[in-house]
Amino acid sequence: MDILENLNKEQIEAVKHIDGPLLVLAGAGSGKTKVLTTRIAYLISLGVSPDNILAITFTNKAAGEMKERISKLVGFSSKFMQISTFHSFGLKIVKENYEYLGYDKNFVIFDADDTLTIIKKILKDKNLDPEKFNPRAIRSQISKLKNDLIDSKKYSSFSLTEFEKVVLEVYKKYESELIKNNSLDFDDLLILPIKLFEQRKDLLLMYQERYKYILIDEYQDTNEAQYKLTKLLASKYKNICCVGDADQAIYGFRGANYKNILNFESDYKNALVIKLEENYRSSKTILDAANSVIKNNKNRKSKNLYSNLGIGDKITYYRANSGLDEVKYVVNKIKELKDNLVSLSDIVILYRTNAQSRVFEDGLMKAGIPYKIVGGLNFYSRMEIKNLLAYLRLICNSNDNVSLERIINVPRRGIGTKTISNLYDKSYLFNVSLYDAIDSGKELVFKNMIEELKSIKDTMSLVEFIDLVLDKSGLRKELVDEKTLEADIRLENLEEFKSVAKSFEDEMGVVSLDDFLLNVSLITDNNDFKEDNNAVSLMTIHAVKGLEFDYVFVVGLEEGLFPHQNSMFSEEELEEERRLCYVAITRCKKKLYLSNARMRLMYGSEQVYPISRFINEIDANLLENESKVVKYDEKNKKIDYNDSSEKIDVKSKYGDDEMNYKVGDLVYHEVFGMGTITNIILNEKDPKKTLLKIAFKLPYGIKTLIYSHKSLRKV
DNA sequence: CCATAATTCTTTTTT
DNA sequence: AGAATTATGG
Repeated sequence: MDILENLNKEQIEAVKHIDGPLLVLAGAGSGKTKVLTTRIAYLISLGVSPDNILAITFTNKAAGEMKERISKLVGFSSKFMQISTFHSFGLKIVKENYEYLGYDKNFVIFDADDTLTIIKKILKDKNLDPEKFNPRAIRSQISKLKNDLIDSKKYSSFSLTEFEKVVLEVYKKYESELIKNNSLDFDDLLILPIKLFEQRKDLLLMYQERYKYILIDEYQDTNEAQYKLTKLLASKYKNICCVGDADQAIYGFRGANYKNILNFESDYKNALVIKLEENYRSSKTILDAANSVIKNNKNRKSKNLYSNLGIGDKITYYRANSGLDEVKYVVNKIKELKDNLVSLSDIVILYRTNAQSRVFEDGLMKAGIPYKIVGGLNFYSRMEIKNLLAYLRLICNSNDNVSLERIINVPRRGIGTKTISNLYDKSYLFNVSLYDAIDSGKELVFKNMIEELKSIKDTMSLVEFIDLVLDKSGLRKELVDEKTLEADIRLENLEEFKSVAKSFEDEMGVVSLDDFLLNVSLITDNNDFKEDNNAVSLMTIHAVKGLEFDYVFVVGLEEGLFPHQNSMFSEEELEEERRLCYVAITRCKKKLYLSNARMRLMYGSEQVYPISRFINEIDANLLENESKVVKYDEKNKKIDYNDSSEKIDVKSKYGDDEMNYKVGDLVYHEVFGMGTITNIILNEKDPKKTLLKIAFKLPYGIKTLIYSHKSLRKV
């Protein structure tokens, strides 16, 4: 059969094992997407109906790519197959059963911003100090609980600390607020289907019959809720194929449990396990580097990933003097590649945190090199887009208090805090939404405008309607009148949003506003709609998972940044950072560039970080060091960096016997506990007043302390 | 109520 | 450093 052409023995075995559970342990670059797509094509060639297939991927991008590849293989559109992320799939189930789940037809999805707004409001209502109880921390705790399938009722039976008691109190209110607003959060998209299936065996059976063949990608990154959902669906036919690699588990912070992959065989009796160990992506040098890093993880099953693609180029390493110097280096290298006719779309810059993208954007822009940022601060979180979306959501769902409060005075209509607080009082008194509480004043004018839009929304196309909303609301006029460059950009973004709506309409046929809104909430990346083929990609390492590039730059390899300082306290988290590094390296097909900076500007001040341990874990003979040897004078300061340890050693500089701290050292503080030194601020005049910046565990965070403080000691 | 000034975060990673 | 939130005075 020709769809099996170009597959190796193990891959073919994985494709052909149709009946019963199958676990594919697929090392990086071993062709797992190929296996998944071919497997689906194979199922169809055997006569399995496309709508009996459910394939779950990790990102929308991966889902799109898979659909495309399958269409090519089977020769017809893949739109009859359910290929999506867990969350999109969950949304589909919720949409089909909203009534039973207790929601109104026009429910909306609240994003992270919206949920944060709700949590802040709850804290305020309960007179809880947000300084003491960080709303973000509460949000992430609630999210974690939800993904562990612990609702507030269950949580109340736990023994709780003071903070957790507050979380519980907020959690209870949060649950009821979401329902009151006729809204779901992201986590509900996983939880509600589970709830549905547990309560309604008849419906579960129906879905089990519908999805007889289940494929799950990136199984190592499934959390408890996703695991449960999968298990419920697969429990009847057990035709489940999970693909994953424990070395690439990088979502532990979100509750993912890579042990799901280790437990597969005990979860599914008679499971077949197939290992894919030949890497078809990277040169031997790159693979050796990846292996030499990952082997430092103690909690790991060793495996034997190999490549037959030849030695390839050495890995280039550059230690810059500053963050800007690092940018300059990377930009110059990219220019060189471009001159050698390398397509920009084959180049990616990878970083640990989104905040790092900015300097690279700047540098590329100045150099006139086109680039695109994948993920990050996304399109939909821009103010003008959020405002427009809030209008659209309120039009669909008048219970949405969050959206109403956001836009009732945007543009300015002279409706202020007092009016809103009156509305809240009224809404509590009569137990109605803010919207329904409106009955007079300027706010009634607003309400009438929304009512008018409501009544005509179904008489025209999506794009026409959005245009109308922009006009009637005054959003467009406000920006046009502003006549600033910034306002022009915002207007452009609104146009861009319209074209997103247009392509959505074109792709899906006629769609309702409700449908559009639900789908928009799950799109995190505008690039899903726009392919830019001649641009360097910039993204976090988390975002690059599953992708590959010829030329890969991994930047910011410094202790404290990568591995991130928040991860340096626990062995577990540190190992996750190392897996992240493994993922970064294994994206590369041809040439890998690693870099860092001796010093960089962060939070508006200079930070000095030592070389990342991951660099030191790579076999030195795989690296080609392009760092400049630096010995220079600047403002009477002699800096000698040509030192292998490169740690600032205060003792050697000042001959102070008591002081012997280095960046990266672990210290113990009587109040804050264990911490890591992230920066040493030397006091030239009075060495006794040298300050240490130390990262302590939350809730303490980064503290600046005088080194000689009596409660501080080295460990 | 709103414009401006002052202050206080922000940075881990995401569907 | 820059954004975002809050305080102040008109």
